[in-house]
Amino acid sequence: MSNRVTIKDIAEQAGVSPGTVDRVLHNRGKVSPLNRQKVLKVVEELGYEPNIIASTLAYNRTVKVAALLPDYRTDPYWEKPASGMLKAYQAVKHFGIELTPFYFDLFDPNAFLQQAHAVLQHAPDALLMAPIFFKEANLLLSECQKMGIPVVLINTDLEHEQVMTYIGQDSYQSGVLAGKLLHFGMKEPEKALVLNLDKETVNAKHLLDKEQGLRDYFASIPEKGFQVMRQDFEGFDQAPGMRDFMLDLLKKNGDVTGIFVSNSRAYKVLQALEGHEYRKVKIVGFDLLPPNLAYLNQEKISFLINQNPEQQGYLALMNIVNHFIYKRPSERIQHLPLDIVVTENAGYYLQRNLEFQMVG
Amino acid sequence: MSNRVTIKDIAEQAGVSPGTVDRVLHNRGKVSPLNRQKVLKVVEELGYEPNIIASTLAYNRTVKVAALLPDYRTDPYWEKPASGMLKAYQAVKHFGIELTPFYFDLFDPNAFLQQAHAVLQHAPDALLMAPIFFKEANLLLSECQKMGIPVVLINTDLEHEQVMTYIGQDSYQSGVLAGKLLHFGMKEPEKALVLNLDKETVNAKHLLDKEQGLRDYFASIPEKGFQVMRQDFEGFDQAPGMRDFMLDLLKKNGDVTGIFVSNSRAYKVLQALEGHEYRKVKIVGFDLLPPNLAYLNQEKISFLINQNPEQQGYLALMNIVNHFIYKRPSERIQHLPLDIVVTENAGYYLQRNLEFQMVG
DNA sequence: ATTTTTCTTGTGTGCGAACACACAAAAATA
DNA sequence: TATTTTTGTGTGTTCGCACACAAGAAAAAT
Repeated sequence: MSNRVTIKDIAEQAGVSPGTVDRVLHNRGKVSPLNRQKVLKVVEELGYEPNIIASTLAYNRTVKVAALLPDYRTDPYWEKPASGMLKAYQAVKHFGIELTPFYFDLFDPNAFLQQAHAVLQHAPDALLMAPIFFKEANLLLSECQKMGIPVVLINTDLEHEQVMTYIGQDSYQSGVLAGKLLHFGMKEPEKALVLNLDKETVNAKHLLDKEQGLRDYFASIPEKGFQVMRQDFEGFDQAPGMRDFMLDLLKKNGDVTGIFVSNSRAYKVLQALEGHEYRKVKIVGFDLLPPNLAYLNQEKISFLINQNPEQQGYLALMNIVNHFIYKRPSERIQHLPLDIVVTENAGYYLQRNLEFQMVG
Repeated sequence: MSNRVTIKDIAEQAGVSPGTVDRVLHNRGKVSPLNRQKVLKVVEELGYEPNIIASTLAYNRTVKVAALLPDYRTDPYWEKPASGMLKAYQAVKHFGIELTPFYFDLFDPNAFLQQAHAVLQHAPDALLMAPIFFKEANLLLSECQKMGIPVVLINTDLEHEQVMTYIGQDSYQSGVLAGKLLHFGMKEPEKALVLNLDKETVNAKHLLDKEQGLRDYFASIPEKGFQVMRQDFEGFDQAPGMRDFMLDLLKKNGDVTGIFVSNSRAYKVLQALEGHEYRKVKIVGFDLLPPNLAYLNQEKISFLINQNPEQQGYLALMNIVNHFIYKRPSERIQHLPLDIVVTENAGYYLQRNLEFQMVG
């Protein structure tokens, strides 16, 4: 292993036993000040760095990680964070990581609570979660605090002591970006619509931030005279209702020429309008779901903003590994890039190979 | 380590010794057909997966990796691949990877040759290279072939048997994307300029591909009547010459409203024009170098296309690790995403944390 | 002065896999 | 039949580190 410095080397150089070196390095047991001094000096001189491989092997312990995510059968978006997480797991399982996923219905707070109990039952060493339901997630966080379980959040951040890391997008900035992208497509003094297709969840804050970002973007170019309006609609799951809502919306607001769909459901807008006569509007949405991509390729969606959902799941688990295996602190907030996706560059974001990425 | 299956487990189950299991798993030594059978059956049943950690430790070997890259003091772009590579190295050095970088002057084929000799002298197990000079790079590749050294290329692909993997952008597609981006900014029937600020290197093919991509994009919307022209200029390093060239170019081609700078030197165009009166044109360029970003923020550059240079260096080394440590085949061509960067999302591409990414 | 306690240190074992070595039994040769 | 050679197998050591244990030396208590 070439010039790699080992504990044994240090022991020899310092004239002590490997055991003593070990005690110094780990600050455990009693070591005489003199020997501690000698060891530290040699460590410094030789530039010793512990061999993580050997260390991991010798620790011979298991880190139990629980993941609490929405079931992607209730919403296609959630397939991506789950898949990223599983890829990360493949990469690190040899490090003694054990991952147990718990899935819940995206629209059912009780399902969340039920799975939260299962998580606690499982007594994990760390938790990876998407805190869809504000109140319920906070309950779980408090339990984690009692049990000393660090938590990594994805998708939505919560203010709680027990949260080690948040990984996700910067909602406000994504709204700003959406403003810029709509601006490209709109003619000058017209109106932009922020369309929230969501049920009441913790996302409410998200959506407000996005809206604010978009409004601030247009406010930064007041000379162009853009206007912004907002609409919320929860019934996006029923095709007829959605269709009527959209047709009515477009008819009543003839000056709206750009729509910003504030989550991954832009395709719902276009599915609703499929087969109907309607005025052409620019649409900016989120996430590379297959139906979104199909409409992007048909130029019915102008831009999609990719918030790297797969990377979110991936990095979430990697941060846990980083904490437990490498014992390195994690950044509290990790915003992922907001990729601007058009037909011409969509392919690369789909086949991006996470297989190669891991902890340092 | 919970339910992890070890060689010992298999040996017991199959009623043989660990040594025999080892021989079966590695196809080495002699094993009776009967025992081989028994072992394979148990391996299958228990779903044995070797512990990479223990394996790596036991191998106790060193993989010498040489890297042959342009010296970033001769061109700022090359700082990024080098930095990505070094980050990957930090992540994998514990796996017994030894990295020795060799840098050469981007504009001097002899410097390349000289360092190529140094590389061969060093007798590495693998080579990571940016084949800037076509002929010289091919010579080196042939030497590598003789010595059985697999090569990973970044930035530019070459057709050669010894090339294990190419990691970089899809030049043609980046041209197509540039076309689309210029189109956003230009008024309809005007002229786009492809500007090549490069000296003669292996990049020639690159530049042609990019140009072709852009031309094909505009050809795909013939009804809009765009025209495309090209200019090459090697003297971009001398400020006065560059200035005269640009002023002259803009004066003589009044119908040019969009410029596509085909490499990372878009900032050279704007530096040359700094302090001079000139007609406003839309500019699309490559790469998030500090001066490019400054002009992007001033809205003097409309879009930058990020070709993930840091990721290139990172993945290149990771592919080598994948080959030697994990013994998994690598994809021959790995195109990285073409990120569309505007002021509103530039930040995220700069602080992107590779620290967390590694081999699986 | 002797016992007990505390401090300090070295030795030894295990983690899981890779590989060298020794030594049977079987086959080939004499 | 005796002896070499080949085949097949188990045992033992190593990688670098973590941690348990024992044991000698010094300090404190009796």
